[in-house]
Amino acid sequence: MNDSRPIRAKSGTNHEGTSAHNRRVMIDALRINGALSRADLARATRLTKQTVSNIIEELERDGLVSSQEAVRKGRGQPSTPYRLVPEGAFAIGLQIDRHVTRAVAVDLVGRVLVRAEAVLPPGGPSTGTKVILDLVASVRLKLAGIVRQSEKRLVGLGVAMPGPFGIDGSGDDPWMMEAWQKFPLLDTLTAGTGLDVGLQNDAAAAATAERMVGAAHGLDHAVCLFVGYGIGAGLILNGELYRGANGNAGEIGMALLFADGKSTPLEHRASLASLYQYLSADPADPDLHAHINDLASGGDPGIDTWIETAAADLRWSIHLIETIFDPQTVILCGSAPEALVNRLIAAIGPLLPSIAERRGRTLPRLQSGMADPWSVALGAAAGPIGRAFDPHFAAILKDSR
Amino acid sequence: MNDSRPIRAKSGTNHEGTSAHNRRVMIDALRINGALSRADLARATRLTKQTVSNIIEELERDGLVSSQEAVRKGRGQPSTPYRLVPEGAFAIGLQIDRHVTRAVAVDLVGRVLVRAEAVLPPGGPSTGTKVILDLVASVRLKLAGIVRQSEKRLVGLGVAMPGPFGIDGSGDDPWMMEAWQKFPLLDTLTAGTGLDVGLQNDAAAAATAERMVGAAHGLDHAVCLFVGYGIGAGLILNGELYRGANGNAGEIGMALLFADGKSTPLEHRASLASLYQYLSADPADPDLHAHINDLASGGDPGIDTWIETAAADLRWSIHLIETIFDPQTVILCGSAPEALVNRLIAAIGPLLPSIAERRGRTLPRLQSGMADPWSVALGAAAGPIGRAFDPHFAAILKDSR
DNA sequence: GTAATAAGTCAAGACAATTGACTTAATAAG
DNA sequence: CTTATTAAGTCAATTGTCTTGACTTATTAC
Repeated sequence: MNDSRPIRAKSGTNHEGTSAHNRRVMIDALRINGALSRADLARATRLTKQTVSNIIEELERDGLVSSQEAVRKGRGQPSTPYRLVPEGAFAIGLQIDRHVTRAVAVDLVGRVLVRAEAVLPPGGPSTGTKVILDLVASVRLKLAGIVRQSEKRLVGLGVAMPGPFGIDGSGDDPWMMEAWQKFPLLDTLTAGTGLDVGLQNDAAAAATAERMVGAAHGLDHAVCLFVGYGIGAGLILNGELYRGANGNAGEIGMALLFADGKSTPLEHRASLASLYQYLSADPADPDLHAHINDLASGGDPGIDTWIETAAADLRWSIHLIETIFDPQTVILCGSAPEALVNRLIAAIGPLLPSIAERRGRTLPRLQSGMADPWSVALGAAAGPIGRAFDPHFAAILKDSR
Repeated sequence: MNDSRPIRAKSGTNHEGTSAHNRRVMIDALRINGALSRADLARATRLTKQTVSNIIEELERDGLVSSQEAVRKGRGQPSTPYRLVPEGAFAIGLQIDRHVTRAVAVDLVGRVLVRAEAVLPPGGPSTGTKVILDLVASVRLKLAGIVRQSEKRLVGLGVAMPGPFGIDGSGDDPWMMEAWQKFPLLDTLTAGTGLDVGLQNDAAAAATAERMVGAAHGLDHAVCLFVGYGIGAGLILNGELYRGANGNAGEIGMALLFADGKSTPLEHRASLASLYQYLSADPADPDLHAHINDLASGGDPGIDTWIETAAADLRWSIHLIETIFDPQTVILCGSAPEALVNRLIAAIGPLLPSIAERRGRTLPRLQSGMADPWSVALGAAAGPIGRAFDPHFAAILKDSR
């Protein structure tokens, strides 16, 4: 036992873990169901009325919930519904992309209160760090101008950027983010902002956003297929974002497809990068987004071939996701122009047969999610909010924080 | 609020949830690390010495742990290590396959104490139910002959059979298990045995077995690629088996591959079923397993082509699994003859490039797991043991049971 | 031989959920 | 209009579980 081999074990828990969990469960219930009375909460969470009363009182004191007007419904004393107070907490979300960086301030219910973006100069972290820190600072300042005491209610800074993380570069992408991926970003941002900083890849951030305010709201098993400059999948499994052993789960852009005797990564076939190449467009062109939106909505025949090819690959990807994950639904989202996403969804149907074809489905197999340049930053911000307020296993354990 | 819409919420927890979790954490720590002293456990779980002492005392009273001889190690009072008592709990595992059914009795540490198998007559549940119930009864009887009071320590019956569950049959497999998949098996077995019954597909059971006593022992992120009559993946994510929304996660046999302009399910290319067809063999032949083992170990050229094709598909499947799940390792296991699994592993290498190629890996990307006809039944039994003793989120909540 | 170190126990205390009786406020029934 | 019934919510005491800090025991290092 003196053999220095570290002992591995899960952490235990105690009263505080219990209490923290029950607080989170209340907040989660209000987020999913809207306003609920204490009696409703007691029934739904299987806690006693008294326990719920105590917790709600505490949450109200902390400014996280507030009572609404009493509701009469049949016999008995009218109930007093409680709702989440949007101003109860805020988080900053930061998206680092190839040419731009975006930052948002988001409140407890997922509303975006402040948005700001900046051009990211070439040169990676050496020049970009200052831009990013300035952008975050400006968003915090604007937020403070809108809401009193916002800084006290700031639970963290969430960062989203393309993955994968921790891999030696494949080096075949001229717009690769390798310099950023290797940079000690978390430490730098923690030091530069004083906030609790978390990192996700952009597909994961999109999924986090969909879970907080989008098509995955209240779902425990959903996969978001994210079409951006690259392509990735954000995995909501058992009600939580799944990260894998190294934070790279869902990086399906690097999945190899075999066709015509050669192998191609999926993201060379179905991603904005592939479209840019197909169109011989300059990814750094600021008007490109609008231009592609026009092309896609105008029914330009030049883009149709690409849409057909990409849709075929996406159709197969969805089939594979359904087969592997058995989710409640698949959500197609992206930082691609909305018209393009809509064209893709139209071109994907009908879906391939899979185990997802079951009687008694209530959700469609494929749904469209957000296709908004700001959704990744929103999802980045949703990360710290979820960490702070959503019920999850790790939050109960003693070593959580 | 009167609108009958059910309120959805996670369940709260209380003292008993805390206590139950901490007990499970102790057992888990002893399972992963071997014998540990109370002080070791306190450090590893971040609980106090006193708490650990109380829990260990209770576990010892319950016959789940026992003390070993004191160990001197440097200054200070010698420590008393505690270990799991194998006879502390038992579970019955039942595998229902196409032609046979197997049942085992397994103890707390995953040792198989009793095994029994029976031929499953054609006709599905109408004739098979009695065979199964008799088999389970005989295993329980034999176990009771070996261990006193075994019935009191029986935590449940785990069942494993090919999936997917709840799907209207594709009907293209002459050996399909559709009649079993539609049969109210859980209710029948619960009524017929009086035990707590759980169900997994066979790949999930294989993964559960690997996690308890095999290559995934102590790992939190591992995927078992299971080659049997069909092919499936058992997913260990965040330390737990992932089931998906409908219990069908990992059923990759139905994944469609596109090649030469047509689509084929993976299990028509890399599974024993495909090999049987390739060899024009009768799946019901009881000597087939040994025969194929001979073919594979003898280097029969007739089987080489199939191995090459299957290995290529498995190589790609592993690549895809690594890309999607970012696991610590992938484990190839199966109910296929061991020589065949070894040939396949040899033919799979070298692996395709993926994000799993990272510096500082300690585990191999691909490992071989159990290739034993009994491993699925063992995994089936490991299900109830895990449910009863492993730490997991659901076990903390008030509605767990 | 004595100090230092580590394992483990004892008894009191703190924390958070539970229990059961009670209060309040509404509707339904006579 | 009065009374019974129902449901929301509170009060005060209790319970279960972990924590705290002092203490005991057993061993090695100096």
